[in-house]
Amino acid sequence: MPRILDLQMKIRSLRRFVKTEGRIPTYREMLALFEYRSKNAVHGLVKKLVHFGYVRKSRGKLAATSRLTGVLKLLGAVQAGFPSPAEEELADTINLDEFLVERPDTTYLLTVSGDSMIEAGIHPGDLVLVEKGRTPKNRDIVVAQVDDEWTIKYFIKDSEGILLQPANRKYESIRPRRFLTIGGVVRAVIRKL
Amino acid sequence: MPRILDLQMKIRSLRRFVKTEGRIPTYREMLALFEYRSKNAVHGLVKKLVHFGYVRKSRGKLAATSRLTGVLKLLGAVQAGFPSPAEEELADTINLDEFLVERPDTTYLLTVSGDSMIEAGIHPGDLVLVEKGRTPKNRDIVVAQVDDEWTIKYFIKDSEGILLQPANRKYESIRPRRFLTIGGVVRAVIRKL
DNA sequence: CTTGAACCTGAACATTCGTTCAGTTATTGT
DNA sequence: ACAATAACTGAACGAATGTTCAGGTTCAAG
Repeated sequence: MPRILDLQMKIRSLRRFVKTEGRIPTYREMLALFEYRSKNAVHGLVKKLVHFGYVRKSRGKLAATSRLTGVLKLLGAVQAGFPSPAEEELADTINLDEFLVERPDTTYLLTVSGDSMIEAGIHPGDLVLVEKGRTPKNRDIVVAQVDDEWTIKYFIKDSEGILLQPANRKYESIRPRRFLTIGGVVRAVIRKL
Repeated sequence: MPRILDLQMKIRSLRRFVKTEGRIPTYREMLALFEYRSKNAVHGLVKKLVHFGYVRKSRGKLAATSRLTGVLKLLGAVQAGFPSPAEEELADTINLDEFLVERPDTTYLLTVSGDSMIEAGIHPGDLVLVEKGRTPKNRDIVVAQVDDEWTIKYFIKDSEGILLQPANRKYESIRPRRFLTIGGVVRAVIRKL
């Protein structure tokens, strides 16, 4: 019987449990899950899992790490292609939320309608991750209110003031007269295919 | 003292605990967290949290739901703009991983190098979410190996067979002679700004 | 075959868990 | 002001928790 593969299998069923139940199983539940007959066997396994960083202990209690909950294996560049199954299991797994969202309380997900930013690679139907309440820097992409309508534009500061510039030759830049409401700064673009 | 706001505050500190500790606090820990003096007070609060869907019970144990762990508030379209703080708290929170990844075991994250798909809005430096081991459908974007090099192309099936087509006029389509290795199908594109 | 290490069984243990109860305090509507 | 409802305190409870111990199995190396 293989040993390392065996551990991987156990990690998989652990992952499945955590995903469906929303929590780490108790030692008793792991008995059934890993087909042990003694809680001490579980104790040994947990020791290993802690050592490899799949779970950790927080005040005596078991806790999931991002290595366990993170579902995405982060690989290198496209050119490198895909790794062999052996390398595969060594890949770091990450959590997209943690990776993309800095301030959960003020970050929102909006659907893009319109093609005003299409030359910046933001298409209609794309999702944009918008962080509210931050003062935009020059050339940030922002969600702004112009004439009672919300749009996505480049935020540009020049000698005359502030300019909202689309990334589409069909549209013209807007120079807000008096009021300019900035909804937030676009931190990421997500397209589901 | 406000009531609903009070609950929101508690949910916030709960979120913070879950994020840093990787698990739901015990009732005793919630005593300190919510500044109660009786476990029964916690018991009542948990009842509420379950009712509102922030936590759930799995076999008697407390478990986190995506409403608690999901950090992103999903709003409508850009046109709708931003909601008032009152509406804000009602927004559904989602988990990007769950939203984007169907099959965690076979999904990878790659960095795009090269501009062969730039007209499809896939820029160098973007991340692509690639699902391995699926047979691509016509006009899917795939990661394929051509002449020992991995690239991203449209996968097109026509009368002559299979064609790998870039989304960039500067490059030409490739018709694989004998072998064609498909690394996977691109399911999502992510750009961090 | 023997030895040693890694892994496991099964039972015992103190500790901690979430729940429940009776009674008090705070908050709300009439 | 008063009653009704909700929310909380504090203590008690059995059940379940993770840990530990002594002893068994398995398996590969010498």
